Amino acid sequence: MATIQDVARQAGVSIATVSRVLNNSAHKVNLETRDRVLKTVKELDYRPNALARSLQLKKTMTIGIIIPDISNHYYAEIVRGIQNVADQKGYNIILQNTERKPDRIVKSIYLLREKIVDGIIFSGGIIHGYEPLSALNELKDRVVVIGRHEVNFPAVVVDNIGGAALATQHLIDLKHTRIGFIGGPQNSTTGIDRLTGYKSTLAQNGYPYDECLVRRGNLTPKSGYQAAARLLSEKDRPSAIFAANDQMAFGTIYAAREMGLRVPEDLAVVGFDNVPLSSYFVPSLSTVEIPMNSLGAAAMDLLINLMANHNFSRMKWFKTRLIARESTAPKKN
Amino acid sequence: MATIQDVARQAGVSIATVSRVLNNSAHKVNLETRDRVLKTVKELDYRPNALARSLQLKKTMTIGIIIPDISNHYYAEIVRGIQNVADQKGYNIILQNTERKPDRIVKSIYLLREKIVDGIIFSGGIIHGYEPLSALNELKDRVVVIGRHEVNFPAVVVDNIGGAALATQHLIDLKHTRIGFIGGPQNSTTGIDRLTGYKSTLAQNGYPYDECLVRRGNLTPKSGYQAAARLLSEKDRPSAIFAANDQMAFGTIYAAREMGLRVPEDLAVVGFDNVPLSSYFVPSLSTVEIPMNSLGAAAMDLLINLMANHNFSRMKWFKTRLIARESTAPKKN
DNA sequence: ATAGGTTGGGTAAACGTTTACCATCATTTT
DNA sequence: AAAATGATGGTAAACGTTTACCCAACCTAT
Repeated sequence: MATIQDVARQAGVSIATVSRVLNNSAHKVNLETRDRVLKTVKELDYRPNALARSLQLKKTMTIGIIIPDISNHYYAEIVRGIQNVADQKGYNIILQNTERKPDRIVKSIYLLREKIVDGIIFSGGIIHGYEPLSALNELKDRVVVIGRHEVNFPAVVVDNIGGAALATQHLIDLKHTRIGFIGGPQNSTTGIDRLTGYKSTLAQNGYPYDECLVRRGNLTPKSGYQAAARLLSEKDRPSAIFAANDQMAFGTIYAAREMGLRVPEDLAVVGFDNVPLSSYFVPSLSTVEIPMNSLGAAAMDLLINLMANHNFSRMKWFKTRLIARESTAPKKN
Repeated sequence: MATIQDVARQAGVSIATVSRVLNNSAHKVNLETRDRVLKTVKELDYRPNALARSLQLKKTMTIGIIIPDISNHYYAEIVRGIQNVADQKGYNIILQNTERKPDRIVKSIYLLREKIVDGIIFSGGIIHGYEPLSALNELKDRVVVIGRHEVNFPAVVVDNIGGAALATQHLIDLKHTRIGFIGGPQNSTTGIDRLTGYKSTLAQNGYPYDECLVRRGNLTPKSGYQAAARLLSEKDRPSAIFAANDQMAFGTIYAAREMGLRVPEDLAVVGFDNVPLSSYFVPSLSTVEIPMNSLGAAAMDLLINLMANHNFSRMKWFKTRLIARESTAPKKN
């Protein structure tokens, strides 16, 4: 591949001149020379070596993203949101998929640090004060987290508690008294918050919190199916289930049908995330919408701002919205 | 951040020695000195600057992935497959999401070239001989494509034609005579191949190919819903529909139900991809399984081999498998 | 004792950029 | 006419590594 040397030689100028032309330097260069350089660049199909450039400038125009699971629609959308604004601003991204494994999280952080990313967006899905996160400290001032992690970085946060409250209240309003909950992984703040919202709404309405009505899944339809199957075979089964994400809600509906229960007549179901499929499931799924794409975009905006100014608004909150569909259609009288 | 200079100074050795220790160089270094260096490295939390290292070695241990849509489960799984083996072999990845836009594809290729990736895995979802792909030529010998693109690179390919044939034949075996098809974007080889498999199977069984039975979607549930709605409101509506991916099949089932048709009694439906949800949809979806994860892994293996040896097996094929579920349950007699 | 190896370590070039600094002319200004 | 200014372009240092090459000291076998 051609280097700046090659261009300089062929155009009969010094490498400094070539560099000046290519970077629209304030240092003037004769129009004629300029054209000659540009022509040569085109001829040789020259593209600057970003490695050398970054080494010199101490800036890579690359940011790292750390997420648990790219095949989860929730994270996929976040990444899209990030990439959209990254593209616009000339940044590109290195993606790290951790599968929630602590060693992979740490490895990712170190890797990104070595690769000299300008900044990192971390959406870990892990518990507060989690040890591995300390590896991020070296990068202070260049890290944005998505979701609530009790670490001292600027953050973009979804009101998961409020969203879960919305869902739970919705079921209560429909006169359900025994409401089951299928949560996510126990070490994820998202999971914890959604459980919190569920609990506190029960309390607010004067309902007891019954451990027997709570199960945990790993966010897949299968785990939702399994949890629901257990929940529904209890002697005093719930008349409604709130699942911590849509995928598990789908599994729940499947389980209900398998047991001969009709949704929503015999069992009301609410999910969380509003994945594109939720409105086309049979029956369509009531759920809580999160503006995931905006979430990613906001994180990237925040990061860019942070890297440029080093002063920033510490947090940006995103509200959720309940979308009622067939899976919680009111009982006909 | 500490540099190799800092370590050398503090350990009282030259940078050459530090480098030797860190790279387990064949050039021997005294055990005592070695320990001293290692201790200093730990103290300073030194990590080599990958930029400088790569510049020197002309090797970045980074590969680029170009895909159309990360939020599509199909591609998400491919990425996971790639990342798994990449992790094992010490490579990391830069992800480019093109959304099938030609300008973004070209931009991505140039970007990756500048960033000096060691290799590229391209899964474009675009038509044969497509112009922008010529930008990849500069990277000859370091590119693997996923899917059939008529370009001269080693490839990992899924037998989409065979898979579509499997699905179509399945419906024919169930005595369906009017079988609808909902295809994908017209400029994707995947879409073209699945249509080809459908057509040729019809022909083999002596059925006519009826344009009226073919619609196109963009792989989302919504587009499947819309296409199916049109298809099912024709005067002589099909008794079965084969959708080019599961998402559109879901939309199809929703449309059928909305029109008062039961699945599978009034309409049989087959999808393609076997996304995790397909077995938990209501009714569960018959579909064609692709080993997506293995596909990604194979692509990465191929690329690593390619970069190391420059000789390679030009293609690796993956077979598909039909999974019959409720959405095509045979009519009860 | 001496040639020849082995061990351990340092020096400096190279990777491909950007840019501070200097040099040369031509043009203005006083 | 001397001096200052502006336009244009080159030289070389610097970014942080790796490694070829050189060198010193010590062994070992004649």
